[in-house]
Order: sequence, then C-alpha cells, then structure tokens
Amino acid sequence: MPPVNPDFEASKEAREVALNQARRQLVLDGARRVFNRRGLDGASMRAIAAEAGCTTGAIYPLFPSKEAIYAELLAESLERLHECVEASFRLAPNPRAKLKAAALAFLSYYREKPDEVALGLYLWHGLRPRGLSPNLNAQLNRRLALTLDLLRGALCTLGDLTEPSARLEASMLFAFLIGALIVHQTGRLRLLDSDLDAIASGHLEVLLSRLGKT
Amino acid sequence: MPPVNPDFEASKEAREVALNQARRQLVLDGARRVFNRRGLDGASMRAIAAEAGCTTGAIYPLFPSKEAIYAELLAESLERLHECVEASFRLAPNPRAKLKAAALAFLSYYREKPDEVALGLYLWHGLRPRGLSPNLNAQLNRRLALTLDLLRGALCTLGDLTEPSARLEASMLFAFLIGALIVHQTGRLRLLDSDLDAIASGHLEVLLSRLGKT
Amino acid sequence: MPPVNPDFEASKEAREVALNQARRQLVLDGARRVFNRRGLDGASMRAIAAEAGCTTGAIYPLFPSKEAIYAELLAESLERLHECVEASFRLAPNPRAKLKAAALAFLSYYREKPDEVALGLYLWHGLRPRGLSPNLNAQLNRRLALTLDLLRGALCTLGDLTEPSARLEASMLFAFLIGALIVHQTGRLRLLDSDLDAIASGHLEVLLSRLGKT
Amino acid sequence: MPPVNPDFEASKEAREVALNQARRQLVLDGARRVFNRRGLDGASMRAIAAEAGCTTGAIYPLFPSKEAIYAELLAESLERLHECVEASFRLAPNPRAKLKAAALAFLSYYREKPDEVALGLYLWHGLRPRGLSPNLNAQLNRRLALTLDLLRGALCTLGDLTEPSARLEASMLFAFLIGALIVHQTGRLRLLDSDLDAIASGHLEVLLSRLGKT
DNA sequence: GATGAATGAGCTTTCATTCAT
DNA sequence: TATGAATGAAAGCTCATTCAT
Repeated sequence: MPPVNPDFEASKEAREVALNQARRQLVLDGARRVFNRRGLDGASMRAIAAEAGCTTGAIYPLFPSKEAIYAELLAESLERLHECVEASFRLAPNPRAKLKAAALAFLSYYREKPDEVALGLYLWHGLRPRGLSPNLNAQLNRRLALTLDLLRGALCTLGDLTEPSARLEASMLFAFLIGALIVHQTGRLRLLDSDLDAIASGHLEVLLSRLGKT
Repeated sequence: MPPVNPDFEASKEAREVALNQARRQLVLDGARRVFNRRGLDGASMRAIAAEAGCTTGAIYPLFPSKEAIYAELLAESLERLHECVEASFRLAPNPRAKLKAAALAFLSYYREKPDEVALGLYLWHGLRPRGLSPNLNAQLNRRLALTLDLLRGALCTLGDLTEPSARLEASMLFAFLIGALIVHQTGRLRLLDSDLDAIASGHLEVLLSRLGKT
Repeated sequence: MPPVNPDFEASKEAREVALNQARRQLVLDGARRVFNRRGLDGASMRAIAAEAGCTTGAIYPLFPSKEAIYAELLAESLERLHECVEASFRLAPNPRAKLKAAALAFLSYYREKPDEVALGLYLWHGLRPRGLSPNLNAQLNRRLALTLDLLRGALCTLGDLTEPSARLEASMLFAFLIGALIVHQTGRLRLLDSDLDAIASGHLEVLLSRLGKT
Repeated sequence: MPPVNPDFEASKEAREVALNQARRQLVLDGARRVFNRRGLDGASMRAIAAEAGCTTGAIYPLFPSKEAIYAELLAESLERLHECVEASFRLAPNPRAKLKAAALAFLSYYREKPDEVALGLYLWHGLRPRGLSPNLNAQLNRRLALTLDLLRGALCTLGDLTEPSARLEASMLFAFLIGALIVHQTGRLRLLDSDLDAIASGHLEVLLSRLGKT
C-alpha cells in the first residue's frame, strides 16, 4: 500500500467541512426567505427545503429542528450587527463621533435588513416555549450586551457619567433605537408624516447637546 | 296567524343582539387567554372554544375566522388604550401635565397588559401585514392616530411648535415609548440593570425641560 | 317555549353515548385486523383508519394514541378470557372438573382467537418503553391475576394444598398453558408431530392424577 | 505483468474472508445491543451502524437488509442453544441425568440471555412469519429440531417409551419450558409469588418420577 | 470497499373549517 | 342556532436504502 498523502487526507477533510458549511448556508438562506414571506410559524420545513433546493430529510443532519435554524439565523444576525456597530465605533475619531456613529450604524444595519428586526421579535411569542432554551437566550443576550456595551462606554466617556447614569442613558438610547426601527418598519411613522432619519437625527442631537461640550 | 306584537318583535330582536354581544365577548375573552398562553399561531380554535365554554362550531356564526377574532381583539385593545390615554390627558390641568400624563398612561396601559403589546406585534407576524385586510389595517391606523394626536397636540401647545416640528417630536416620543415597552417586556432592559420607570422618567424629564417654561 | 321532554333529552344523550361506543368499536375492530396483518409496529394509523372506514383525524378524539388502542384491545381480550374461564369454572360440578374446565377454557379461548395471544406478547418488546405506563401494566396484571386465581383456588381445594404449594402448582400449570399455546401457534409443535389437544390432555391427566382422589 | 504468487493470492483471499467475518460480527453485536434496547422495529440501521462503529452504507455489502441481520442473529442464537444443550446432555452420565441436564441447560441458556427469547418471538411479529423466507424458516426449524431431538431421545430411553409417546412427552416438556421462560421474563410469574427455578424443579421432578425407576 | 448525504415515502399527530343532526 | 364528529391537508420528523465520491 502506498503511503497516503497527508495533504490529500487533510484537503479531503477540509473539503468535507467546507461542503457542509455550504450546505448549511443553503438551508439558512432558504429559511430566511421563507421566514420573511410566511413568518416563523408559517414557515414549513418542506417550504424551507424547497427553497434550499433539497428535501426535508436532508435538512435534519444539518439542523436538529426548525427552531435551531431560527436560532442560528438570529445568532448570525446579532453577530453581524455587532461587527457593523463595532467597526463604526472604532473608526470614529472621538467619543462624540463614536456615539453618533454607533447609533447610526445600529439603525442603518437594521434599516437595510428589515427581516432581521422581525427575526429578533419572533423571540417573543412566535417561538414555542420549548423552542428557546434558556441556554440560547443567554447566548443571545450576551451577543446583544456586547453591542450595548459600546454605547454605554461612549456615553460614559462623553458625558463624564457615573456607571449607573451611563447605564440609564444607554437604556434610554437603546429603547429609542428599537422603537424607532419598529415604528419605521411597521409604517406607523407615516401616520405622523415622519421618517426614520429625521427622528434619529433629532434624538441624537438632543442627546449630544445634553452630554455636553464640543 | 295572529298579528304579531311589534314591541315583542323589537324586544326579541334586541335581546338577540345583546345575547350575541355577550357570546362574542365570551369568545374574545377566551381567545385572549389562549393567545397569551400559546401565541397566535399556537392557539387552536378548539382551545379557544374550550376556554370560552362553547364548541368550535358555535364560534363561526360569531366570527368568520381565527384572524377575525384576533382583529377584533386588537381593535378593542387600541380602543381601550385610546380611552385610557384620553382620560389622563383630559384630566390633567395644563399642557405640561397633559403631555406627561398621556405618555405615562400609554406606558402603564401596556405595562399592566403585556399581552396587548404582543397582540399589536402579531400584526406583522413579525412586522408585516398578513391575513389582514388593508381595510382593517386602515381602521387600526385610525385608532392609533387618534391616540397619537393627543400627544402631538400637547407637544404643539407646550413647545409652541410649528405643525411639522410637533409631528417630529410626537414621532420621537412615540418611538421611544414603543421601544421602551419592548425592551422592557423582552427583558432586554435587565441587560443594563435598568427598568421601565427609570427610563420613562428620564426621557420625559429631558423632553419637558427642552420644551421649556412652565 | 314548550317544556323539553326529559326522556327526549335522556335518549339523546344515550344515543350519543351509544354512537360513540359504536365508533370506538369500529376503530378497535379495524385496529385488530391491522395488528393481525402487520404487527403492532407495522400497523399505521392510516391503515387502521382505512380499515375502520374513517380518516386518521377521526380516530384521535376517540383514542389519544395508537398505544391506547392497543391497550384497550388487550384489556378487552383479558376481560373476555376471564369471563370465559370463569363461566367454565362456575358451571363445573366439582373441583376436579372445575380445574380441568378452566384450563381447557383458557386454551380454547386462545385457540379460537390466535391473534389475542399475539396481542399479549406485544407487551414484551413490541411496545415502546413509554407506551406501557406502569399504570396500564398494573391494570393488566390485575385482570390476569383474576383468571389465575381461579386455577389456584381449584388446585388448592383439589389437592388439599397449602397456599404456597397451590401457588407453585398454579404457576406450573400457567407456564405450561402459555407455552402450549405458543408452540402450537408458532407451528413448532409440528416438529414433533404433536398437537395442542394431545399435550393438553396429557398434562392435565398427569396433574389430576397427582392431586389425587375423586 | 509478473506472475502472481498463488500463495499470496490465497492468503489475500483468506484474509479478506476473515476480515469480512470480523466486520459481520461487529455489525451483529451492534444490532443485538440495539434490538435489546429498542425492539426490532424500533432499531434503525443508523443506530445499528453507530453501535457497530461503521456507517449505514458499510452494512449493506455485508447484509442485504435489516431482516437479514435479524435472521442471522436468531440462527446464531439457536446454534449456541443447541451447543449448550448438547454439551450438557453429552456430559451427563445416564439418561435420567441427561434429561434433567438438557432441560436445565435449555432454561439457563435463555435465562442468562433474556434478549434471545425476544429474538425468537420477533419471528412472528407476534406469532407469525413475516419478512422471513420460508427457506429461513425451515432452516431455523431444523436447528430447533436438533435440540428437541435430544430431549426426545432421553425421554425415549428413560421411560422405555414408544416413539409416539416419546414425541408427546417431548412436546409437553418443550411447551412447559417455553412457557416457563415466557412467564418468567414477562414478570407474570411474580403474580403468583413464584420463580423460574421452583417451577422448573417441580415440573422435572414430576416428570422424572413418572418415567420411573433409577 | 467504505462513506455519509440524499432520497422519497412514510410516520403520528394536529388543525381550521364544515355540516348533518 | 348549537353541536361536535368528520374531513382533508398539512405539519415536523424519521427511515431503509441508494449511490456518487
């Protein structure tokens, strides 16, 4: 028997891994499309499979359940959100700019991907109780907390605030951002002839002028 | 055939109408409880009927579908919200107090009835209309607009604002209130050791001091 | 409104109950046929429904699961077995005849209904662990114990035995009867050119002569 | 092409055969464990493969189907049973001892391997051949007949019986042994506070004393 | 020969809705 | 009108088996 080329072995395994990634991605993409069209409960595994170009049976070795697909989609979304906000934050030259950049990045991330807002809200009631293990909940909280910490840090520095005050300010800002997205996306903002940019600018202006100098 | 007493006919009809109201209410109450426990998709007509103390077949003469029950529940909720906010508004002695009272009434209405927030969000199975006639959507918007007008009016008076400015301020406040409720109810507020009262007070204080005098 | 005839009400309810009994019976009969043809695991709810002349959905209000259908079938079988053995026992004139009659009734009951032997054996391994609640197991044991008690009683009287000895003898007889049925029905008896009647007579003759007098 | 060393070819082939034996054994062992845990229908090829340390695809060159695995397991079991009974029989010094030893060997073989009793009963998915070629059925009968012949032979010698009488006695004994195992393993023996040893001793004692002398 | 992803049919169960009574 | 059994479709998921690699 000729010795086996270890590179061959390695590359074979690597290819296997890559293929699996690709297969998972196809399913995730299909699921996202179906979730958008039909909602979480309205999405059937059959529809997801059809959209992903495979059969239902082919999904289960990749994901143990529909809820697991959802969880991964949400986790990825929060990950991308964090990266996006963090990059804006990092590149801004000073605390004032950092805060503004981070908040606007948050908004524009979700504005460009309206579906991912819905993804987060499913967590609420769309998910059957058993679906969201406390485990997953904690993990998602952790990812979100990372993003919120950026806002809190900037507020702390900028306003020369105590830790509790910074938390309060961050909460207020977070609430506003979430609410702004929702009223924007549900079209309720049009009731008042308003738009997302306008209220975001308005809110940030007030906030920055309160926190002071520069 | 003897002539029919028209009064008897009328009272009979009246009784019929009243009875139907009562029957509808039983179903609505049952449905609300089931929606709370299981979510909109998770609620079955059988469960709703059981909770309402009737059979599935008995529901259909009263409501044409499950979605119709949901729609009525939501409409009633918005109606009650409006009444609640309007009462607080009316009873407050001056614009400043009116604004504060209205905003706090909005929050406390939903804080005491967390399920009704979820009710509103189902509307978009996430965030987009589904299974809801544009007709109904318009009707719901109208009810919500009534409530928002109260806020807008108070802001207008209080801040001596132009109409567009008042709309902008009302939008910002509305976004904050909605967001505050959501981050509160989803438990995301605890990530920052914060609570609904604190951020509401904080936001209103800033708003009122900006709008000035009195 | 004329007073409602209570007999009518009563008869209506009675008819409802009777109808339900009939519906259940149709399902039970269908299930028995399918179990015979395909085994317990091989029987699908679709097949049972088809055999019963209804759809799968129509079964579930009547029985919560396939295992429940099986459990009822088995319980009924044991009940009939008991009645059959008990009647033979009761009608026989003396202990010697009682013992013989009871044993032969046991055999002929199952000889005429070979499927019900299989029914009892599914209990073993064919049933998923969760399927056989300890509850049910206990209930089935109780029914079987009633039948065994008849044998034990007769042996006790006939052989003038102590209680432990009577239990031992009853166990031996029971084991033989069960084994005889199984080797008969599996066709393994033909390996030895034998048949059920012959070995049953043989065994009983030995037993009775051992127990003695009369 | 250089001439191939025929010894090399032979040894290569021998190794292939031996390897295949080993592979088959791994699968059989895995299957036995899974059948025990989950029953015949409950056992999936995936689970068997996992237990055997291979993949599902690797099983099919070795066994054409799940039923084939089962058939081989059962055949092996009957083979071992025969060897066990035959050894006890052979080593016993006289007919009386031979009979006793063979019967007890039969019982203790199955008592120590309760799963193999179940294995035999699956044959009838209950009690009737299914998925089993008549061919195999005949083969299994032959193996079982070998074992029964030992009992028959001993009875014949011991009791000085005619051939038909010996067959009858062997059938009765076989029925008792099978029944004893089943009531033991299904726990039905406990209903009468009895146990396998007691009823076996009892039955054999009666039998031996009937057959007489020595 | 071994792999393990994929198939396609099958499973049990649930549902909104209908309709004979 | 009220009932509640029945329908028929669909759900999530599993399976023995196949086959390209």
